[in-house]
Amino acid sequence: MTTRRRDDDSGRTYGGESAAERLARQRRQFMDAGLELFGTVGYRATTVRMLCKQAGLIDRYFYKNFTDTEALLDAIYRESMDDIQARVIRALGAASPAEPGAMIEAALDAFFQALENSRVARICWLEVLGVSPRIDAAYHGRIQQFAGLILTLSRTLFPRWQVPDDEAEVLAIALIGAISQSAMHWLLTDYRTPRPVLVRASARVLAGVVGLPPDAAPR
Amino acid sequence: MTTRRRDDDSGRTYGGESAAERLARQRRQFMDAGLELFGTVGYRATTVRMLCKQAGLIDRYFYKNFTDTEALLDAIYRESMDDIQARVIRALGAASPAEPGAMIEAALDAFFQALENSRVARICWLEVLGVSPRIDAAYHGRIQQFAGLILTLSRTLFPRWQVPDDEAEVLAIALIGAISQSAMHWLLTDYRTPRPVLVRASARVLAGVVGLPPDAAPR
DNA sequence: GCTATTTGACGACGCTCGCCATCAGATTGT
DNA sequence: ACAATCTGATGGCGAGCGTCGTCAAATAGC
Repeated sequence: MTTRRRDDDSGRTYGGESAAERLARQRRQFMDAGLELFGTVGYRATTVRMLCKQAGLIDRYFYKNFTDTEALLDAIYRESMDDIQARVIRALGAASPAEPGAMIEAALDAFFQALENSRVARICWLEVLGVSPRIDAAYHGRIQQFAGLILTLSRTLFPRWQVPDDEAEVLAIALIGAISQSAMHWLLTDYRTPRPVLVRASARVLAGVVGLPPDAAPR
Repeated sequence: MTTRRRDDDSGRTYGGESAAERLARQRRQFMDAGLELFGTVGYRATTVRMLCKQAGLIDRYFYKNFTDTEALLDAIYRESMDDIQARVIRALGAASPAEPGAMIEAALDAFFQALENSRVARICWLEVLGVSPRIDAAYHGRIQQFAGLILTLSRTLFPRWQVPDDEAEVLAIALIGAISQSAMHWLLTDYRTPRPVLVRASARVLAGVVGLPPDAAPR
């Protein structure tokens, strides 16, 4: 009975921070370190020691927050994709539903703008691939989530668009792939192509698939 | 002057094989072993020891043929992609240029049929990504090569298709991405979707981008 | 038949990795 | 002031890696 209560919010304040605050701060430091290292030297070339040096912490606090580097990658991937997705949805909400072309353009522009952070782009489009079954599942799930978003959006924006369900599902995946590959190519060629060109080309693919006349596409 | 001539085709015959034949056979054995292991357990989980056991050879002959596992992956990737590309081109040549829709369908069917080899598909679409700058460059170069093929094909098959060059380049990349992502999704969902559905959806994307009326698309 | 080469089996090296233990100094609650 | 806790630094442990060397058995040229 000498232990007061240690299990729930165990730990005292230190350096003006509660135990939970310290944990959260350490977690953020490792997230930032992972974003930097995974996004530059790459995931497989990054070690726990490097992450600790980058974060300015020691490995004990790494293992307090993550089981291994894979868990850190997973967390960074989810956070980054959540952020990108939020930006796209925000852009969608700000556009007028009366003009589908403008809506698509706004969403695509927000998307490619988010990708101009090369670390995020590299992690979410290159580094996560082929790491492990767990990460693959996270990636695959995210693709399908995005595809579902595109699918319902297309069905509501273009009710006259009629294709069988199984084919529509593949089409949504294909659209994701088209935009993804453009983004990847953009990243691998050091953002040489101006962003509006990317947006216009992606909009054309989208319009072509949903059967919109080319004139309805922006520009 | 005691050495006869040893540098060019040095080595004698052994087991009924010349030195060059042995080297080629060993190389093939390692290529097959790599195809099997990279395509099942994955590239990063594969070690030189595993490759040797799978090939039924010892490491000395591995290093005679490849500098490291990365070089083996590179060779396998190039060979596999060459094979896929050859199948697609063969299908294109066998189809009638008078019916662009049928040509596209034949090419896509050959492509997805080749991808039914899951080891090849996994290596070329998952394992090669994010390995190293060298492999990334090989991947990127192959994508651009394929995009160039699509671009010239589109320009010749549909001369009335008019888009600016910079946008057309992105569109070709996007088309590759659309098909790639469909293929990847197919692989990751254990080939659940029937192949014709994949072909039809991909054809629709292609037709949509080059401005073909939906009726001209197959089916 | 004798010598040189090739082959497979096996072990050892140097290195780096993830992970864990220790220990002195800093900070906190009483 | 003092005991308890937290922190950073350091080093070690076992495992896995690529790579190299050794050695007996198999094969080929003379």
